[in-house]
Amino acid sequence: MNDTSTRSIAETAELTGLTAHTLRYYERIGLLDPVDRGPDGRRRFRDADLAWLGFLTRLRVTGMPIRDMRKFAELRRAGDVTTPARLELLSRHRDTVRRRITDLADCLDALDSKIDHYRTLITSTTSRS
Amino acid sequence: MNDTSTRSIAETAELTGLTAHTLRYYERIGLLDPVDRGPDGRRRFRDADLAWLGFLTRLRVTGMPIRDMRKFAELRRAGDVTTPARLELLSRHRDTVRRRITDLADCLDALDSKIDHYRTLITSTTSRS
DNA sequence: GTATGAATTAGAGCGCGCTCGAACGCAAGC
DNA sequence: GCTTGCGTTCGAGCGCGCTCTAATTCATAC
Repeated sequence: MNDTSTRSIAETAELTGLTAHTLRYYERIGLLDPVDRGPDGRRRFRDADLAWLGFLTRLRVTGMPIRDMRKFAELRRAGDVTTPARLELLSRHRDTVRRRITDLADCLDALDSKIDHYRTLITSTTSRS
Repeated sequence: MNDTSTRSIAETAELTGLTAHTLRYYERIGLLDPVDRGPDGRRRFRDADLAWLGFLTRLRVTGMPIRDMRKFAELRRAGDVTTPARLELLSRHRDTVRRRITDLADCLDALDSKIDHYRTLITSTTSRS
């Protein structure tokens, strides 16, 4: 198995940062279409699989629940006619992510204030001793 | 029980956005110091409890694991001498949050590209039909 | 005095997203 | 031919952060 255009599960795990276990899990729950198999019955991941995994990873990093990713994968399988639905799903998710970012930024400001406060405490204590 | 300076668990839940269950849970696991009780044995939350809960909520929103919050609570109980340690913990967390925000922003850019791509597809399809 | 409603406790259960274990298959290298 | 290593499947288990149930207590309203 030295086909340069496909990769074993170990190579794919390495490239995607996922574990082999997770890759099988993703296929099992329908996030991945059934992956091609070599003559020995082992999985061979194609470039398209890698690209799709990269996209899934971005969705996951941005906190999309797996059930929504499955919905997206399902739409994709259903073909071009679902493009508007996919756009809709993605747009909603983007809005969620934006809100998440501003929430984080707001909390970060509060954290910074708290940190400044602690620094002040330490500095005044230190100078007094 | 109409003490204006303390609140029942229901009022506290309302004010913090947490449930009464969660408030008891937080106390149980040591995120909250044992809450004062009224003469009837029920919890009475003081202003300081509210402020602390607000802070905890910010830590939670920014994804701090409960075990770290417990660590922080423990340091706080140990008094002023732990100020440097708390500052350290908080500073580390802030760095984590910053990284998280940039990660999200990067993913958001990728999502935006994907969305633009989908929009292009739809527009060209629509104009052709 | 009885019904209602808010609180209490201890402990079980849940949804999520993996993560791991067991038992097995198969091919290559010694 | 036997070990090594990488893969397979099925299904159980786990860590997290709650979330809920059951049984009980107590104060107030009627």
